[in-house]
Amino acid sequence: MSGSPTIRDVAKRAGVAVSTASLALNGKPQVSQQTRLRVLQAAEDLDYSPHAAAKNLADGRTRTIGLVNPTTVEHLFTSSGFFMRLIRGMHRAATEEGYSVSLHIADSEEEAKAAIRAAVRTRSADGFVITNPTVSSSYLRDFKRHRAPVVFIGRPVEDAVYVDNDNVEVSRVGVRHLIECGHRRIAFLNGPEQFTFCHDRLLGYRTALEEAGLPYDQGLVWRSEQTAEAAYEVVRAGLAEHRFSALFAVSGIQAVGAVRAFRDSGLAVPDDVSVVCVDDTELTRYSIPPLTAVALHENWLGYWAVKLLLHAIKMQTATYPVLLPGELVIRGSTAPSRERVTEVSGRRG
Amino acid sequence: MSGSPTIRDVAKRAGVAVSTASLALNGKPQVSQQTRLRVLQAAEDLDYSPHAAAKNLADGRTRTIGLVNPTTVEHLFTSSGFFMRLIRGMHRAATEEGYSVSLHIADSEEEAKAAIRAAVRTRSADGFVITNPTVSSSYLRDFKRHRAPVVFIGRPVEDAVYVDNDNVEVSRVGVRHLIECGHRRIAFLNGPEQFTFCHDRLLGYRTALEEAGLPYDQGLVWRSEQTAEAAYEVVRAGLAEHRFSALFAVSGIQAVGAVRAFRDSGLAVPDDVSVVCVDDTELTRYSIPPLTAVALHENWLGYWAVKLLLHAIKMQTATYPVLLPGELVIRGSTAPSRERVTEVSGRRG
DNA sequence: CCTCTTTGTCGAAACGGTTCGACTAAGTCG
DNA sequence: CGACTTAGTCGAACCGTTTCGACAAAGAGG
Repeated sequence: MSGSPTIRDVAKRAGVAVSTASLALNGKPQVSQQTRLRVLQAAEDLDYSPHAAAKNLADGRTRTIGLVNPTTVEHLFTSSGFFMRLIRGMHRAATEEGYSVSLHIADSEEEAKAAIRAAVRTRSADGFVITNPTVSSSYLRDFKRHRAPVVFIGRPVEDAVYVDNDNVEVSRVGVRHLIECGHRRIAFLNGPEQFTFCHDRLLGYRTALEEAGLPYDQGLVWRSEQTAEAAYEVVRAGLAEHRFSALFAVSGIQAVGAVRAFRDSGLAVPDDVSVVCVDDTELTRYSIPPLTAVALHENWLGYWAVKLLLHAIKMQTATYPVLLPGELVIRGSTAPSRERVTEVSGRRG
Repeated sequence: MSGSPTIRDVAKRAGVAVSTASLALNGKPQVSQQTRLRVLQAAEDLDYSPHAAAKNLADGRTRTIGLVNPTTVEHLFTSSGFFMRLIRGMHRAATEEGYSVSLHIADSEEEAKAAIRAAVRTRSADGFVITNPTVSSSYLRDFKRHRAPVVFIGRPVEDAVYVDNDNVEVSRVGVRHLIECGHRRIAFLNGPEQFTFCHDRLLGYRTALEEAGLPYDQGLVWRSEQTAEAAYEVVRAGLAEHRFSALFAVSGIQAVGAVRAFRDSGLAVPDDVSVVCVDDTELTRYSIPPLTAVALHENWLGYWAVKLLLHAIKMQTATYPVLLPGELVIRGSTAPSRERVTEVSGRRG
């Protein structure tokens, strides 16, 4: 009488058994065209929609995926739009297949594990996407035990299905641009080593140098936390001890700090030193000068993570990692080297 | 045998009926201390946790709240950390009371309504938080029909429970700071009028002027989309026609455009013109000069939205709007007016 | 000592779906 | 025409919990 209509109401109105109504509503083949139509019409008339929890209970599928976000890279998630773009991509992939996304945010590793554990045990999601897999090992156990598929965003230290930017390529492309501008002594501003993306980007830097026949100088590889202030200090220190005409930074916020360090040292960007960084955000786009950057497509990261996850959920089988390319966006922080201008052939696309 | 333990397993192991086990596990008073302990111990032994969907089906509570985000203010949500901060606050409030958050993102008004409708009808959330209530009326109907409590983030055009920044106060505080710096002709760079926050901030601007006995000059109130480029154009145009020594912008990104316009017109910030904006983000903090801003606390917006929502869910009763104060953060874009320095008494907190 | 409450426990009936095995009425085949 | 498949439908069981009404035992009041 009062509440929403149930499948029983629909069945009654269509003059069929409940089971038949269920079959018809779910498009199962064994119902005759005629009954199917009657049932569908009845459902329409009653403005019926199935109760999510009841479905879940009956067939064991929650049609929900959990996004687990241990917020270890504070800056990345709270400041830039990274997270939002990720989420939008995830959400799109999920809705495409009738799934919804639920959140599990945690401020510490412990909290994240507790959240995951709870979610897995109450069977409130069919699978999980986990960002920031700095310490992935401990997670995996719980998932395996409960047969919950997992996809990581960002390459985890150990074997697991994941989606990530092709970080080697990302920095390779950026550094190559600098080389093509004629720079020969290129500093590399890295982030904390425990992140695989930092490791990979360093590799891309070395690769680019190697390909160009340039020497790899340990002294030009610096490391700082992912903040403008930390980057500033490191670059000031580097300036005092080394000569170079360009810098590649693994994050936009670090690049901002670097640019400030140059400015405070009386060096103009790009006239005296060129800068390329990863991530083309408002922060880098509207800094002065606008920074040439390798843009990442986080929405696609999220999208593919969910696609992979859903595949795993349905097929009960593991899948392969997916690597996404970055895209060089040439803005105002790079210029031909003044020291020695060689062929400059950067594709301005 | 195979699956996770159910409450039946727990009951059996504790030697009680299923119903008693349920009572004990949920801390209901009518179980004896002794049985309660036996049940709890059994649950512990079996590593039991209740099946979320089953609970939901039985008692009708999903213990989930839906976050609906019609992404109409593109910039706000995809670029700044706004959304992430909001989410973290929401998540915190939700987990505090054993709730989880599920996402419903939409790229258009229509899509958002469809998403909401589906969520409401499948009874997959106990209530909803809706951001960007530009066109709220159409939403409300669906919710009311299904008795789903809703809290808006941002003041909607029509009556409803909501949480918002105290936008009048936000700009009042910022403008007052400029006035205290001695500025008498202060331009106001507004956003699209259909947003209530723009309306309210303009009001705050007028209030501040009035309180200081300064005239309100229509010609100094400009309007642009929420992008740096749009702001740039509007400010260039304004510069050509009006004299002023300070500007208040309703968003950080617009302020960035304005600063650029000043620079390109040969005006130094803050020496020639002071700038204050709303929202103290990386973008404004690391621009040159760092912008004096009124910081908003989006995490608290999210937090209180959920608190209010949960209150409404539990008490079955409507609640009152909550307004959050902003906080003036003095950075490098404001300086005493050169024209006529009056008492400068800004609280540098 | 008998009745009336209180306390603790229990079985059974929801909640709203899906799925499985059984059944009937048509075809199909030889 | 009888035996065998097949298509379509149905009733019942099940998913894992909560909740309600019944009930026995114990304690209180007269």
